[in-house]
Amino acid sequence: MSAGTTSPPAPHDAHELLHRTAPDAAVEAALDDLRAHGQRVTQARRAVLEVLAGTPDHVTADQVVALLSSSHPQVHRATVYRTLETLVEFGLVSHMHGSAGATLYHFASAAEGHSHLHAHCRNCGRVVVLEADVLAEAASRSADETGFRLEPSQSVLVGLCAACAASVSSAKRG
Amino acid sequence: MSAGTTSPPAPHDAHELLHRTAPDAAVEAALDDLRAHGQRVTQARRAVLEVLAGTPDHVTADQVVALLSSSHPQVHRATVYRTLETLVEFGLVSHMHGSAGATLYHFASAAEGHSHLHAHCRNCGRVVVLEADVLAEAASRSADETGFRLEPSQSVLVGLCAACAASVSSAKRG
DNA sequence: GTTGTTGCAAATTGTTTGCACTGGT
DNA sequence: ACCAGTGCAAACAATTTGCAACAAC
Repeated sequence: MSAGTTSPPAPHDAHELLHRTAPDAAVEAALDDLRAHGQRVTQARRAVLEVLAGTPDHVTADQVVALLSSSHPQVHRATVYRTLETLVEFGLVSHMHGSAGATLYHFASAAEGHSHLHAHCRNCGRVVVLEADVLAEAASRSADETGFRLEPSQSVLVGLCAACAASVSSAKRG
Repeated sequence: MSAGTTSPPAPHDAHELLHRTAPDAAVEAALDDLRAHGQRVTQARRAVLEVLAGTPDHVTADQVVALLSSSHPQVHRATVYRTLETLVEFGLVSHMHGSAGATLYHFASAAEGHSHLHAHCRNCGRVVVLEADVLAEAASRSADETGFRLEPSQSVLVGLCAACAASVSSAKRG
């Protein structure tokens, strides 16, 4: 079941219903995983995971706080940061550092063994998810030429998404 | 807060002797380029360019301020930021956003047409420069599969440098 | 009950901005 | 002389930290 390889570049089509597993189940699995590692399952952690599991997009810590403020107003900003750090540490959430501003987080279902990588549109800021193996050749070349062991899932590719590439090139023609 | 160096870039015995041109000449060329674009050649801009041209490493804005504080103490931090922004805008300096902390800048000799890309070691923070074409195949695959037009020179690959890959595999650290 | 977690506010870090002034052309 | 560019301090945004109260085990 390949999840959507890309987030929709078009802002008008926001209905993304591609979640193969129910978010709740994924959250429970993540919490289980957390507990298996000797971590406590707290209200804040569950809440943060629920938010992330319920959002197809990549969100900032601040956005998590905002989304939480309606359902769980007592969860503090600092707690969100600490929780996200913990979740990332156990691989339940992955994060990426955009070219500007805040770090972006998103739910990483532990069941999926295959990792993906992030491409960041420098024009509209949208994050496009690519298969990790687009960097396979780059990884071997890098290791070969410089000894640098590239980790695709940690890397952020920068460029223009399809929509922006089109609009920029048309704008250039003037 | 003194101008003490926060964390100096990890000293390494790398064999990076890529600078064939005298830094001075490169700086003059860059300033020429700047002037050609209707920009003024100021003391601050020359100073910043000299620092960057004289450093093989990637440095933060703050490190530039620190390096400048000895020779040009009057150049203010804000000016450094504005200057770097300008220099990046005209392609005389390139910048990268590391996985954490501050933006890293380095001199981009305008004479060299070929662009390179940055690989960031997540362990020691060292920046390794790779040839841009290690991402050539990734770029075409990305464009092909998702329409995302990848710009190698803007992208930051993350992983482990040769030294860290060796030490991490031998001694696992939390 | 013990200890990991949280909530809070305040500190830190990295970067930007408004404004008066100065230096480059 | 004119205006882009600078110096300054203060705003700003993102994130972190110390500590007391608290909830999960």
